[in-house]
Amino acid sequence: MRLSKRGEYGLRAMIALAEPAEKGSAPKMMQIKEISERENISTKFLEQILLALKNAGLVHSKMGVGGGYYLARPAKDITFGQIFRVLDGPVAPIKCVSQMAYEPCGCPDEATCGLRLVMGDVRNAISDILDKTSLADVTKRQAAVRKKLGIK
Amino acid sequence: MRLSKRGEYGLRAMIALAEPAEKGSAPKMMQIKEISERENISTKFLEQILLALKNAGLVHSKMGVGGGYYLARPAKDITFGQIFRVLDGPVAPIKCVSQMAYEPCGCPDEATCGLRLVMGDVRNAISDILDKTSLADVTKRQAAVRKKLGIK
DNA sequence: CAAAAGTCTACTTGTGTTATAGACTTTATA
DNA sequence: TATAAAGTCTATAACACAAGTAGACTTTTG
Repeated sequence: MRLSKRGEYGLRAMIALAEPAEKGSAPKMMQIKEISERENISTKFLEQILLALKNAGLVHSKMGVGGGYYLARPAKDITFGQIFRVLDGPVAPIKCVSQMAYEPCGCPDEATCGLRLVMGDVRNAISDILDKTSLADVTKRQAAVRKKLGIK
Repeated sequence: MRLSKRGEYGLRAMIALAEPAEKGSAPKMMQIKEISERENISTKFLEQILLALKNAGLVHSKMGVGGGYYLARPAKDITFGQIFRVLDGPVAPIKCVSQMAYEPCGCPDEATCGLRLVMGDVRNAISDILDKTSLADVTKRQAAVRKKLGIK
């Protein structure tokens, strides 16, 4: 049940873009290099990932001197599920329980397939979290943890 | 978040072994071929999978004429989590939230890492299901569904 | 026009998944 | 006790995919 590096880096980048955006409400712009250095990600690889997120409409960008990336919408309106699906595809562990990319899995009878029953539960549990957690939710949680640990 | 074919086939096979075992309490023995034909799995591939499950102590086998595989314990004492981990490894989407195979993931501060917070929730949600669902639970659910659909 | 930034496509490289092959061991039973 | 039916074990092939690298191109600012 692994998250790919692509997905990991993309989520980290989006969190980075969301983090300081909560203070001022102006969307914060960051450059690829800035993110890649901070998160220790190959610049070239991150480039592709950000491009995919851009083409999916989750971030916008500005070209040229002083350019960079910024969230396309307020952090509270972007969920982990949206980001994940762009970078790693469907959430479901097996195609026959996927909402976004259903395909029959070849069992004799789907309705009574034991594996399908359980994997359906798993899919729902995962998407329950991913689709209900926004970038804003996470920056809030981060702030709460920091406070609890004594500001920092 | 994909379940591998290896994991899929292994889980299907275990469910097959558990299914009729509920009637009589004698553990049902099935041959590789029997399972592979019923579930449409390459016999040779399934062989390896069953062997792994055997070495992990989840099934026992009998060699020679009239041999086959059977569950090592009652179906209620074998969980999806146990089977999954043998065949597909840790449940956690990212190493730094794994209970069974922890490794640092390289973020500057684990305690306040936003990705880790969310993926920790995901891990818990998955293992909550997988570790609390036994093979017996599933055969029961299957029976309930069948009844609801008009016996069959 | 030069430099700084993002865009786009292709390629490489390594690793893992999904098998397939074949020789070997154990057991029942004719 | 030979034979056939079963599981055991290890190697390797074929392929796909992930992860990363490269480089040429476009846009924007000063």
